[in-house]
Amino acid sequence: MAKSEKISEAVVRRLPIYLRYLSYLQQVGVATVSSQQMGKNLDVNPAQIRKDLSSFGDFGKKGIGYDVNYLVEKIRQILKLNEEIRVALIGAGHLGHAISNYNAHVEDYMRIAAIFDNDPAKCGKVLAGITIQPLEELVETVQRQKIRLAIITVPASAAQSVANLLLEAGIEGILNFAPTTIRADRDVRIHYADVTSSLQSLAYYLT
Amino acid sequence: MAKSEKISEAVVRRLPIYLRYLSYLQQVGVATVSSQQMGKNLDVNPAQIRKDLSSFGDFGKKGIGYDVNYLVEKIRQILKLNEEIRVALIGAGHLGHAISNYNAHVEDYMRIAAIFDNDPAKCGKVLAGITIQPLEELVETVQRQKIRLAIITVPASAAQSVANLLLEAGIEGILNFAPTTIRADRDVRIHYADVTSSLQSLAYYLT
DNA sequence: TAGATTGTTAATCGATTAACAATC
DNA sequence: TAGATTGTTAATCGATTAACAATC
Repeated sequence: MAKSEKISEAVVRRLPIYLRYLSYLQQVGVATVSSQQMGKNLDVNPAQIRKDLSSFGDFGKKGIGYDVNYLVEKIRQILKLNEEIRVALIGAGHLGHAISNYNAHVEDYMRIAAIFDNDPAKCGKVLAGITIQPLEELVETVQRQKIRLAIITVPASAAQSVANLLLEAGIEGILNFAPTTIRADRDVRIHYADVTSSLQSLAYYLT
Repeated sequence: MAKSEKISEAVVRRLPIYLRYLSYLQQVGVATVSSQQMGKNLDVNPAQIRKDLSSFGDFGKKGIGYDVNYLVEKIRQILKLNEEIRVALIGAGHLGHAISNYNAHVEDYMRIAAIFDNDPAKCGKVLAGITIQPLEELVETVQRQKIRLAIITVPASAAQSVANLLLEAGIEGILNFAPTTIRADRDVRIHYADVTSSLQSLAYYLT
C-alpha cells in the first residue's frame, strides 16, 4: 500500500531510469516484467526496485510481476510527467543548442517554452523553433507562460544572477550546468549537471 | 593521518566541488580557509568537509584552518589531476561540440585528445583543433595515444556498441551522456550524465 | 592566555539488501 | 498444486552530523 513516509532522493533519481527501460519494453511489445529482469538490465538490486515501487503503491502481482503499461502510467504520474511542464533555457551557447535540439526530439511532457541569452546578437534569432529573448524579459515571460523549471547553461560567472532572476519569477526547479554552486534564499530544488566535476571524479578511479 | 579505509563515492563526488571553490580562493588571493567558511559557501556541513579531507591526510592546522594552495595541491593529487589525462570524445553532434569547445577553455590537466564520429561527412573535419576520426580507428588511436577516459555523446542506440569498442581499447573510465545504461564485461568506471533523467527527477519536486 | 578550528569519536540517520510469508 | 514473484520486515551497511579533546 502507498506509504506516507518521505521518499528519498535516491528513489527519485532511479524512477526515470525505470521509466526509460519500461518505455523500451513497451516499444518492443513486452507486457509484463519482473523486478529480477529489470534489475538485471539496469544493474539495480531487484529488492531495491520492489521497495522503491512499493513505496508508492501495490503496482505488481505476486507470482507474475509488473504490467508494463500500468507501471509506465504510474511512474509518469509520480514524476508528474502526465501534464505538460514548461521549461526555460537560459544560455544559447553550444550547450544550450545541444539541449534545445535534443529536447525537440523527445516526445515528452517536458517542453522548452522559452530561451534567453544576454547577447544582443543572439536575441531575436530562432533556436529549435523558439525566438531567443533578452534576460530583461525573463521574469515577465516565465510568469506569463507559467514556466516552472529552468535549465541554466550560461558561464559560471553569470549563473547566480540568472538564478536570482528565476527565483524572482517564481521558478520551482533548476538544472544547473554551470560549474558553480547556486545559493537560493527560498525553497527551490536545484540539481547540478557539471561536466568538469563529473570528469574529475572519474579521474580518481584511474588505476 | 591518512586512513587505509575505503573512500566512498560520495566523498569523491565532493572533492571537485571543494577544488573548484579553493581555486576561486586562490584567484582572489585568499591564503587560508576554514571548514566553516567552505561549508557556508558550498552548502556542505563543515564536519563533513573535515571528515572528507582527513580521510586522505592531516591537511589543516588546528585553530587556523587550511592553507588554500596546499589543499589545492593535495586534492589535485588525490584526483590524479597533476598529470595530463587524455580523453576521447565519441559523437561530434551538438553536445560533442559543446563539450569539446568548453574543454578547450579549461586550463585543466584533462585534455580531449581524439574525437570520433560514425558519420563519414563529419570525419576529417576539425573540431576544437582536433580532426574527427571514424569509429574504425578508435581502438588503435586510443591505445596509441594512451587515452584513458572517454565521453560518450552519441545517441542511445549507439552507446553500447561505442562502449564495447572503448572497453576493447582498454579505457579506464566512461562519462556517458546517452540516455541508456551501459553494460560492461570487465571492471570499468561508468558515470552517467543524462539530461532527460535529471529533468524528470526534478519534475517530481514540483508542488 | 583566550579564541578558533582541526581531526576524530560516537551517535544518528538513512539507504541497501537478504530473507520470507503471502499469494498469483 | 508447484513455481514464481511480490511486498515487507529485519538486518546490514554506509553516510552524515554533533560534540569535543587536542592544539595552533
